[in-house]
Amino acid sequence: MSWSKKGGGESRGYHHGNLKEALIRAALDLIAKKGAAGFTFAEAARWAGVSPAAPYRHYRDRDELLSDVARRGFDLFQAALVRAWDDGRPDPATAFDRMGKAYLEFARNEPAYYSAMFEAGVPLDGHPDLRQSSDAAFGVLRGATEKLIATMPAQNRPPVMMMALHIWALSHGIASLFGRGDSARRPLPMSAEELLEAGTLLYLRGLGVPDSSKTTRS
Amino acid sequence: MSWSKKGGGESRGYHHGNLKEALIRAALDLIAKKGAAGFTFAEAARWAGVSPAAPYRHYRDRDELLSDVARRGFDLFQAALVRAWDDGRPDPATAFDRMGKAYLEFARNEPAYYSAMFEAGVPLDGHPDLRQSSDAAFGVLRGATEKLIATMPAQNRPPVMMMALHIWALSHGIASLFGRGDSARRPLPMSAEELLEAGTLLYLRGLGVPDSSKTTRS
DNA sequence: TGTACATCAGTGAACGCGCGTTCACTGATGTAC
DNA sequence: TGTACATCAGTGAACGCGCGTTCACTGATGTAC
Repeated sequence: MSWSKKGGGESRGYHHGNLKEALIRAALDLIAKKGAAGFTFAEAARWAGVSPAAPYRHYRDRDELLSDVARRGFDLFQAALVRAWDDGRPDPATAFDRMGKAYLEFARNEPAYYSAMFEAGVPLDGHPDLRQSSDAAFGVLRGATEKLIATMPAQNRPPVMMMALHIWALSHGIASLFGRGDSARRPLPMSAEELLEAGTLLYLRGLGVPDSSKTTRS
Repeated sequence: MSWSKKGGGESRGYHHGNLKEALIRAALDLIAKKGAAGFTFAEAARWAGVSPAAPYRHYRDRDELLSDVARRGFDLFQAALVRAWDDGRPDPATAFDRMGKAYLEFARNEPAYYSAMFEAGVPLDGHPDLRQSSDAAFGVLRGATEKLIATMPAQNRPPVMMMALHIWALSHGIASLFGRGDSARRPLPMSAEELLEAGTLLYLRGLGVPDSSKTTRS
């Protein structure tokens, strides 16, 4: 019966003990259920089992909570991309492809985070740490692009930034339009993953990259 | 002093005369100002200079109004794409490029419509006319893609649908991430238009299309 | 080890507000004859 | 052309509701000595 104060998650005292995390989770659940629009400070408090005044101890207002959700989302997103990229192993082309799949996987498995990050209209200005997390996530994509470009023949290498933005836009476009369980989803002749893979492959071929995936993978 | 009943827009009688259009405009203004989330039925009524009960004569609820905005957006969008495509004149490659610019132009000039169409979470299911308008707009892109593919060498022509989806996703991705006046906009090394044009060009080159734009245009 | 005290993180009651929605109503418009 | 009547498209008052926010408060925790 020794309840550790912050351990089990079943602490039932006067103090919640982990309210900040609970509010984040509540926000995610509510966003997933009703969209980023239909999520209120009061309901998050209720969902966390706490009085409506309690959240004010941790966040100034609803927007600050939402922005914190977005920031954490970018951090998780970055971690997922880093993990998928895996420092370009076994080769940049394979790793790049894997990173693209991780992008879509994140959007699909974490629609609430994705929504807070890209669709909730949280302004990057005025939230320096949010911008930093966002930039860091994009930085992973940019770094990977740089490594991939380095494997290309030295003549006609494209600008890193341009290529990274192209890949990002294509991934985001596919994720937004087709990649989620929304009712807005449209029927597709192929999966979002296949669509992104084929698109990237064609784009790379346009850059003069020989099709390497056929030789390095079965 | 002959006020035509529906003409001037200054009809001040008991009947508004054009409330439906006024509500649409109000919704667009409010969406532009505060995002699709922060737009209420009551405020639209107030903005249109009418009692809060009046909108119920035209729309069942807020969602139906929003969905109508989205539908009209898709219709305008379709018209803009048709106009830009111009039946593939003077040649499909040039017209295709022009259509891409029209895509971004629409997203930039009509952010409220674009938001209602793609970000407000209006479900396509249960709104058959909305879906129809949406499909019609995509149909323009699909048709143009088909014509463009027809100019390619008969061997290794890509599937029309796949290519149309790639172009759509790239356009939408660029428009969402960089193409608008939002505060969420990020600094870019090139304009959204240039980014889309370059991306499309590289993609087409990957498909084996020779660079035609250099020869047909200055 | 115990006690006093400061601080932290919650309570719960209260408030004003705007929204969504309903209701009986009424002024304006259209139409039959 | 005028009159009676049906219908349309609005009014405005009212309601219940949930949200955001404040306030004095209080139980729990941490710390100085």
